[in-house]
Amino acid sequence: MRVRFAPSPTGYIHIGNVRTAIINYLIARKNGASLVLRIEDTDMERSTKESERSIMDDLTWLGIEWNEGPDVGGGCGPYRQSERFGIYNEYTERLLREGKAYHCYCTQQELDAMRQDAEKQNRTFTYPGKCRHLSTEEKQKFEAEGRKPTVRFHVPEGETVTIRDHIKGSVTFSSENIGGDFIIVRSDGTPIYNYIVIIDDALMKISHVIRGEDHLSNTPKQILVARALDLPVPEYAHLSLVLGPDRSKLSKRHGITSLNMYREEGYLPEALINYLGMLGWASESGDEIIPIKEIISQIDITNLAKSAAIFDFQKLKWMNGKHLRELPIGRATDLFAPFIARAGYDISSLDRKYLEQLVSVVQIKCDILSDIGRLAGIFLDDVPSPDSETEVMLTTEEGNIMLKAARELVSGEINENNFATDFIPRIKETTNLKGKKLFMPLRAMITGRLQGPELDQALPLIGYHRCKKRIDQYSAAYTR
RNA sequence: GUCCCCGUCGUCUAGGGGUCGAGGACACCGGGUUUUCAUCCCGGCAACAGGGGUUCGAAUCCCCUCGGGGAUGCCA
Repeated sequence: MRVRFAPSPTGYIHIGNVRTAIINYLIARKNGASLVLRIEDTDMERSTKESERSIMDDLTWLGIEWNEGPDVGGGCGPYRQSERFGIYNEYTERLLREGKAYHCYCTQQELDAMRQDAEKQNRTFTYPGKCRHLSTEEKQKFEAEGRKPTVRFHVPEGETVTIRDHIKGSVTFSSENIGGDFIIVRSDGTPIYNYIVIIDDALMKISHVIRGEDHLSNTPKQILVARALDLPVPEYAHLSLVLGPDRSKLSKRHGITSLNMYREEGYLPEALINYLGMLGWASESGDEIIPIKEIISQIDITNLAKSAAIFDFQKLKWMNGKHLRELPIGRATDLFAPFIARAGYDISSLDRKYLEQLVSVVQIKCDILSDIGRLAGIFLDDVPSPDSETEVMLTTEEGNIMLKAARELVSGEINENNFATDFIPRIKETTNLKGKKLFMPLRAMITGRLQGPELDQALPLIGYHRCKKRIDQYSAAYTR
C-alpha cells in the first residue's frame, strides 16, 4: 500500500485538508505504508513557495511525517507537479498522436457564451466538440489570428466508469454525463489537475487515493484518462466533507479554518488529530479521548463515515482541554511558556521551578494554551486591575469586611514567613466567613478576578509582598 | 437544470432485521465533591426526515418523495 497527500500551495492549510492529511497518515501508519507528499502547483497564478513552506511546517508541527516528498526526495520524484511538466508533455503528445486528444481554439468568451446559452435553455452544458475535426487550414487560420489552443481530451461515447470506493461503495458514471471533452492542457501549455493526478498517482505507484468527496464527481474523467493512456487505476476512498455550521463545505468564511490559527491559539497536535480523526469515525469502546497510537490500531479505510460532518468548534476545545490537563508538567511548561511570554510577561526572569509551579496550578483552568494569557497576570502583575464584576464583589459588605480584616492582618501578625500557611485560616477566623462567602471575596481581593486557580495553591506563588500591595490598593479603592 | 453522494438527539456518533419503548460524547439544565470559580462525579433534556413495500418482526433491506451537500472551471 502507498498513499499520498497532495495539497495545492495556494494558502494556509485548511482544516478540511488537514483531516485528509491526518486520515492518510493514520491509514499509512496502520498498514506500514509509505505516505507521499505531492505538491499540486500547476496553477502558477495562485501557487506560492511560502504556502508550500507553511503547509509543510504545519504538517510537521502536527506530527505528520511523509516518506517521500519535495524536501525528502524519494524514488518517484520530482514531487512538485511544476517540475514534472516534461513528463506530462510526453503523455499529451501521445494522446494527440493517437487521436485521443485534440487542440481546441475556442476562446474563453466563446465558451462562456455557449455556457450561458445552455443555462438559458436550462440544459446541461456539454462541450460540443467543435474543434474535434479541424482541418489544417482552419487551424492555421486560428493560429494566424493569434489564438493559442488548449488541449481537450476526447471523451469516448457510451462508456461507463464504475468506481469501487472503499467508503462510498460502488459508484457508476456514464461518459455522457461528464460534460463533454474536457480541457487537459491550458492555452499557456500548463496541464490541468484532472488530467495529471491520475498520471502522477500511477507513476508514483499510489495504491490508494484517500481524498475529499468533492473529488468523487471528477474521478470518472481521471479514470478515462488512465484508460486512454493504459495507466493503472488506484483504489479510492472518498472522505465525506467537513461542513461549516451552515452545512456548506467548510471555508474561510466560516471563521477559523486554517490550521495555523489553531496552532497560534494553543491547540495541541494530539487534540487536533484526536478530534479530526474522530470526525466521521468512532472508537470501538466509544471512548472519545484516545491516543494516536490507539486510533492507528483501530481505524480502517472501510469504517469511515459516509455522511458529512459539521465541524464542532466547541467539542474540539473541550477535547483540547482534556489533552492539556493530562500533559506532564515538564512538557506543559514548555508549551505554556511561550504563551505567557506572548501575553507580555518576561519569562526569562522567572526560574524554571517557579514556572512549573505556576503552570501546574493553572493548567486545570485552561482549554487552550493561550488561556494562560489572562491567568498569568494573577501571579505576575503587581496589582491586576479588576474587572467590573470583581469591583462589585469588593464593594459588597463581605468584600469590605474581607479587605479590612486582610489589611489589618497583613500589616500586623501576618508576614513573609507565615503568609502561605496562616493567612487563609486567620482571615477565616477574623471575618467569620466560610465557604463561598469566604472564598469569593478572598479571590477577588487577591487575584482581581472572580475566576482563577485554587487559592491555597496560588497564594504562595503570588507571595506576601504582592498580596499586601493588592490588599492595600484595593482597600483604598473599594472600602467605605 | 443535469449527474453523483448523503440523511439516528442542536452537534459528533454507536447500531447493519428481534437483545433499541435507540447507547455514548459535546453543548445545555439540575445535583454532588471541592472551606472557592473551575476540574471531577452523578442525574436530566433530546433523534431513527416522510410515505409506501418486504417480513411474524424494520432505525437496520427495497422503492418513491422530501431535505442537505458536492460536481458541472483554461481552480485543485
